[in-house]
Order: sequence, then structure tokens, then C-alpha cells
Amino acid sequence: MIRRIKGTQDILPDETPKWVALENLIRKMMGRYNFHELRTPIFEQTQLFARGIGQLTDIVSKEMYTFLDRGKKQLTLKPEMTAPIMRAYIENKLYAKAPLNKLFYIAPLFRQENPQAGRLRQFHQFGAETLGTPDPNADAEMIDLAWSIFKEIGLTNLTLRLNSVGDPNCRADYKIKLKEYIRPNLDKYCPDCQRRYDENPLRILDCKNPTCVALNQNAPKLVDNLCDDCRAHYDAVKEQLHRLNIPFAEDPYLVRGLDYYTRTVFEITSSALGAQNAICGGGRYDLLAKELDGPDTPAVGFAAGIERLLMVMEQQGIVLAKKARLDVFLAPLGDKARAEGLAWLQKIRATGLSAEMDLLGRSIKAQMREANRQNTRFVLILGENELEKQEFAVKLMDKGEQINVPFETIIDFLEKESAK
RNA sequence: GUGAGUGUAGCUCAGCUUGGUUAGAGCACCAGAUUGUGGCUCUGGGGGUCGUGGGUUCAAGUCCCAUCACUCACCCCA
Repeated sequence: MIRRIKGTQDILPDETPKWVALENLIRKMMGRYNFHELRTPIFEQTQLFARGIGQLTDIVSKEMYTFLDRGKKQLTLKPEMTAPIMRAYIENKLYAKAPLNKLFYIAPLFRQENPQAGRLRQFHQFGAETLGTPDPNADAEMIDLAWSIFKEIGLTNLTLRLNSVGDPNCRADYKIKLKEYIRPNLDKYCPDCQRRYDENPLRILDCKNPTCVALNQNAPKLVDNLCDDCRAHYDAVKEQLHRLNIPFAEDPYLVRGLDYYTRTVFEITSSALGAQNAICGGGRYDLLAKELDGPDTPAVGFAAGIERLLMVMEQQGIVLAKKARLDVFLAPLGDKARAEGLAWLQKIRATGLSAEMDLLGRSIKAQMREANRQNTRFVLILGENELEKQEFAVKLMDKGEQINVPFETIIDFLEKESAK
């Protein structure tokens, strides 16, 4: 048996309505906030991610699906969406069409990690990006957008954590201070942290190892070492969040795993999930555009995991999708009725109603059972009696009543009855 | 990459500790009770190389070894 690739999922027909309902809600909310959808290819030149996300990040260094195509070009299935959005923004010169671009996406992404609860190799994210302004209002609007979507879904028990990682200037100063703090005890840190010390010391603060956590207890905090501009920006974002009534917790050790972030970073977690509890992460990335050879473009965005959202919704018993209903089930009895059935279905379907008939030659009883299974509103029985009298026996499944309706008026009848 | 757990019917699982007739249950499916009528109830039925390969034994779903798959967790993240 050929099996699906590890860490991928088939989304079966009884699950797709949940996806569609969630996607519809996302699109509705993106519309309210005036964000516009941008779709990018499923793969890109590897270079885009290596330069955009950062060589030393986990994503780039060990999780990308990278391969050579037949022309020996190195390609990568996109592991995140911010770099592709930025690439498209630069390549299509969207900055020249409008000074500010508010974009959103819903897309599958690929990372070759070991799968576990809430982590897949092909997974889906939706997200938004505001390109072209350094205004802290854009940061606050972005968080408000994410928060509103989750609220609209009906999620509870969410926690928003907020931090500022400064800009390259204050971060460079801070890195020196941090390394000074760590150096005396460096040999006591875990091997990962010892490696991070030179590569990316900020990530040492992120370490979950109890020893490292303890050692970090009195480490200087980046938020205490922001330059004046970054400080003012961070304060403005917090003030707006208060005005928007969005509760948040400042987390001085929140460091995002991607290199492009500057200033605002945030993460939204749910207590309903297991080890992988982040449903949304984002922040400001004022330097990415330049890194990708584009014009200087301050930007802010977020990404949220659809599978994880669906898991939380499941946990909380939230059902967005309406139970599917079939309007009409045609139950033909005998060969003659079966031969005429399809043409009737075509007429009924042309009115906009959904219609189905038995294709298995089942008994009337089995057909009724099938109609019931499909949550059918009307069953049209077409047997020898009906053919002779030129009428349908129509069973109104919700009421359990049955009446006869002549062929000439059946369409009219169904349209009126279904509108009730 | 590391660690732990689990593989028995379409699905969820029991049976394995203490090896011994034809391997069970619930749900789902099919049929009948109701000779042309759903949901509820009752009765019956179909469906399994017990993940795979090897070993121990008179005898293996059950014990041992290997292997594969899946799951969860570490790391990191959505």
C-alpha cells in the first residue's frame, strides 16, 4: 500500500466543512480590516529563505524541503510566508502602486520536522502583513486583527505575550551586556546554549533547560536596554493595546525564532493545546525588505496555525460549519423510474437546490435510510403508482408527512417549500 | 537527531500479566420484524494473513529477537 508522506494529512470530506468555515471567517475578518489576499508559489529559490529567515535559524538549517530541479536549480518548498510575501512585494513593485500595502494569505507550508501533536510537515497558516509604515498603530492593528479573529471564532483561554527585541543598534549593545553576564558561567550552560553564545546569544534566554533558566534568572533584559526610539515605539504599542482592551503580558524573554524581527514581537498561546501551544506569532520586521534587495520598507505581520486553531476549537466544542443538508433525495423504484430520475435531478438542481438519487438500486427502505443519513429535507418517491398518475410522492422528512405532487408543479412546489 | 509508548474488524478498543477449543465487544455497514417508507427498538448477517519477518514451544494474538509504521515528548515552532 502506498501511504501518505509522514507528517502530512488527508483532509476528508467530513472535515473539509470545518476548514471552509474557518477560512470563510478569516476572509470575512480580513475584509473588515481591509487586508487583501496575496498568493505566492508553493516553492521559491532556496536563497530567499536562507537570506530572509536567517542561516542559523532552525527552519533554514535543518527543516527545509530543499531539492534540485532538473535544471539544477536549488528550490525550497516554502516553510513560512513572510519572505515570499516580501519577495512578491518587491518583485511586483507593490510599493510603487500604493504607499501602504495590507496583505493577507492562507497557505500550506512545509517543514521537515518530526511530527507530533500540533506539528506537521505540511501544515497551514493564515497571516497578514502591513508593509510600508513604522507606525506603532500598525503593530497594534495587527495584534487587534489576530485577536479579533480568535474572538470571532469564539476561542477563550488565550494568552498574548508581548516583547520588544529592539533594533540592530540597541540589540548590539544589549548582546554585549548579555554576553558579559553569561560569560562567567558559560561552562554551566547546556551545550546548545554554549553554541548559541557566539551564534545568537539572544536565544539563550529562550532555553527551556532548567539549569539555563536558573542561570538566566538575573540576566539583563533587552526591554531595559532599548534605545529611545525603540522604547517610545514599544510604549506606544502597549498604550494602544490598552485602548483596544486587549489583555497582554509582557514577556522579556520572548524571542522569535526568525532573524528578521525588530522591535515588536508577540505570541498568542492557548492552554487547550499540548506541548505545541502557540497558535499565533508575529512582530515587526523593518529590515527584511532591504535584506532582500528591496527598498527600505518597515513592516509588521503575524502568522497563525490553522491545524492548531482547529484543535483548540475541537477542544472547546466550537462548531462553525453548519450541518450539511441535502434538499432533495429522489427515490426511484424500478427500471423505468430509474431511467427518468436523472432528468428530474437536472431540473431540480437548476433551481439551486441540491439533489441526489439512489445509484445502487436499493430498496425503498434502504433509500429512505440513506436520505435520512444525508439529513435530507424532501424525498421524492417515484414508483409505478406515481409514474401512472404522473406525480411524485413527496415525503417532508422533518415533519414526517407525505403528500402527492403532480409532475407539472413539482419544481414550483420544491422552490416554495424549501424557502420556508 | 534523542527518548518513551502503541500496532487485533471500516472506526474505538478488550483479550497479552498467568501461551491451550471455531479471536470478542461497541459503533458503522447489510438484511428482516414493517410484501412501497427514515430516525427509536428488537433479531440475524457479512467483515480479521491479530503490522511484517524470524525464533522458543506439542501449541503463539499472548513469550523472545529483529524490522517497519504510527503516536507522544525533547529541541524548535504555527
